Amino acid sequence: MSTVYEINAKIFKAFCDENRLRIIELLQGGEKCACTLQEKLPIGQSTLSHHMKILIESGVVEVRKDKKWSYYSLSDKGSIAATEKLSMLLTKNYSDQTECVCESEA
Amino acid sequence: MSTVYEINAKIFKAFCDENRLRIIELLQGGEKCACTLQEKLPIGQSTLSHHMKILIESGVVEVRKDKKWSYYSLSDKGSIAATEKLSMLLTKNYSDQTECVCESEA
DNA sequence: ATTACATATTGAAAAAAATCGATTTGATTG
DNA sequence: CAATCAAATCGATTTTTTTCAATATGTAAT
Repeated sequence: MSTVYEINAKIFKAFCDENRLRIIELLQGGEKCACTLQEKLPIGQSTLSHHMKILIESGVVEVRKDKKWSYYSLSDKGSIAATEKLSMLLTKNYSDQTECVCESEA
Repeated sequence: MSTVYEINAKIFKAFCDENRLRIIELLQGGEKCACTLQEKLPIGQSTLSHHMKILIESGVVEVRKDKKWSYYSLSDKGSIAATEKLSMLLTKNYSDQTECVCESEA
């Protein structure tokens, strides 16, 4: 079983590794194959593959396979979803106006 | 020395832990003191303190100290900054239209 | 079918992060 | 100024994540 917190934390994990941020930045310029990403990053092949998996599972990156190669690109849908999710998370809603218990002890 | 990738990864790390997401959600309803957060979370005092430090350093949470207590709240400025940063990161800009090298080998 | 190459998976090691209990700091009260 | 209480820091442990080398898988070319 997964809580909504676990699910969302997993999505945001896409953005909390230095190398994944580099990858995303490279994808801003359009679709890139693994070998192009590889040569611009200071990591091994299996590590890149691991990061791509995390990015794809978070929904912000899509993969297209053609012949021997994998082409990665930013997903509009996933990108919007992640941004909206963060925006919602950080939006105040005042549904819970609970006062601090410690106030009364002051 | 810190790269922009390290700096941004640190900011987004605020959102990739389950308990920090819970804390942020609690703060949506307005300012909360540490003791209120404490009683709603399945973590110890020192762990909460650790998470609050990370949230504050990422800029999305502010702290106000009064008497013995610390009151935490979402920072409008920091929230907007983080959301904008993510939005920018996921926006295509096509400044780099590099073709894949492997294309030519096909 | 064998070879070659791109990517994924596996298993292990290293690094980073989360957690806790104990202690310290800092402010408040008696 | 001693006692109290909230929050921060410290030190150690556990858990998670990152990384790599080796191997497996899947596709294409000979």
